[in-house]
Amino acid sequence: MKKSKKRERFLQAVLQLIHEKGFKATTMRDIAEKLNFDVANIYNYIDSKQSLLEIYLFNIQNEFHDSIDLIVHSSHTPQEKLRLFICSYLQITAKRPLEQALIANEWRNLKNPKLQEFIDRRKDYENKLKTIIIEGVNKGQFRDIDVDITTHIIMSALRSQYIKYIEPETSVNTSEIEKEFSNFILFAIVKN
Amino acid sequence: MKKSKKRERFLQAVLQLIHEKGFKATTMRDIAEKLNFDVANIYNYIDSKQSLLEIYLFNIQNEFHDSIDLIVHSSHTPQEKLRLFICSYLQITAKRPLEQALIANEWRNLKNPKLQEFIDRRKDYENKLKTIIIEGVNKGQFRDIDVDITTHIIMSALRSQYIKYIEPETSVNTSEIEKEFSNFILFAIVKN
DNA sequence: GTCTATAATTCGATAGAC
DNA sequence: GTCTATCGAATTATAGAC
Repeated sequence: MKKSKKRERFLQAVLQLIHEKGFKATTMRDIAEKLNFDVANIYNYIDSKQSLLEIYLFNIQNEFHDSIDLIVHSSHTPQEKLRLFICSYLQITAKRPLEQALIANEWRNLKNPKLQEFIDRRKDYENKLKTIIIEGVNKGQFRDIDVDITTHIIMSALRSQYIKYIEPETSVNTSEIEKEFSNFILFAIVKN
Repeated sequence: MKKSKKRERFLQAVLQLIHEKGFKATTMRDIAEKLNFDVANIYNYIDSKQSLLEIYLFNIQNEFHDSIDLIVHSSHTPQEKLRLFICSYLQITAKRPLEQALIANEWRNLKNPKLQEFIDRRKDYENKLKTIIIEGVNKGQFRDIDVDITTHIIMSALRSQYIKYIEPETSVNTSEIEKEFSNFILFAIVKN
């Protein structure tokens, strides 16, 4: 499947549609109508409806992995790593809020083996965050928190932030969200 | 639609199925197969597939509202209210994790006007939490935090906790989660 | 309450002409 | 790449006998 400007425009238009209607509720006919051509033409760009979801989800999942890998392997302190992690996560979200919405809402519509692959990769990702938190606890810089519960709280909150960038009711300030969010988490975790 | 033990068993079995497969992916045939009778019999218990989702979602949404109303109108301090709010939310989640999963994942499948009704009620609910936080900030007991962002973080994290009660990998301790979660939030928000 | 049968629609996907 | 035409399957829901 070749990469072209036209295909990129196709994918962006469909992404918007899937976000609005939901993946299962979005029909090939909906897609064709939005792009002003016939259903049969869709298959010039993609192999199947399922492949659409896979393209979006694995692309952004890879971007998140690349980002956290850099931070985990850096030489910052645990609390610096944690702040960097939060800010970079929110920056990716700000850049691609619709893909992040799919990460939050539509991944369940993947089918095996892609579904399992996605879940495994996500588990990997959470484990990377856990290593940061464990390091902070072991070095005595973080409170004696439950690592699993803490990781889950942080990831749950992060994954839902996309809505702030899609529906900017109050002309959202990106760096303001980063500051508020990371302060919230660091106050919750870091000693004193 | 009469209430009966049999109907309750029906609704519980279907709830489990919807959680596993997703609402849109769960067909009337799936439901009939699970309950060992024919598709036509389903309509002895419910009016339509849509009405199923409405039953689950509005029932548990009402339960959450009743719970927070008691707390908001109590005479506790803001931080006591916040801790009570978190614990009572998690207790309802522990009691009905599958319904809470629908609140988190399937509400988008409602259709208007029920969809709008659900969204409005949820907005109401978040505003009730906001009043608690605003009270704490105004009384100088909470840090000078952004109320919108803080509310969103807390609600996002709470809504995802159901998974801890559905997949109890590590023989989950309910009160342990309540303690860890509320400590996390209070450390993040309360001064000193 | 349970069944058989089926209506009425919608779905993803393809064949083949241009 | 775009179109017309359509296939085959799956969907929710109902009618009516037992």
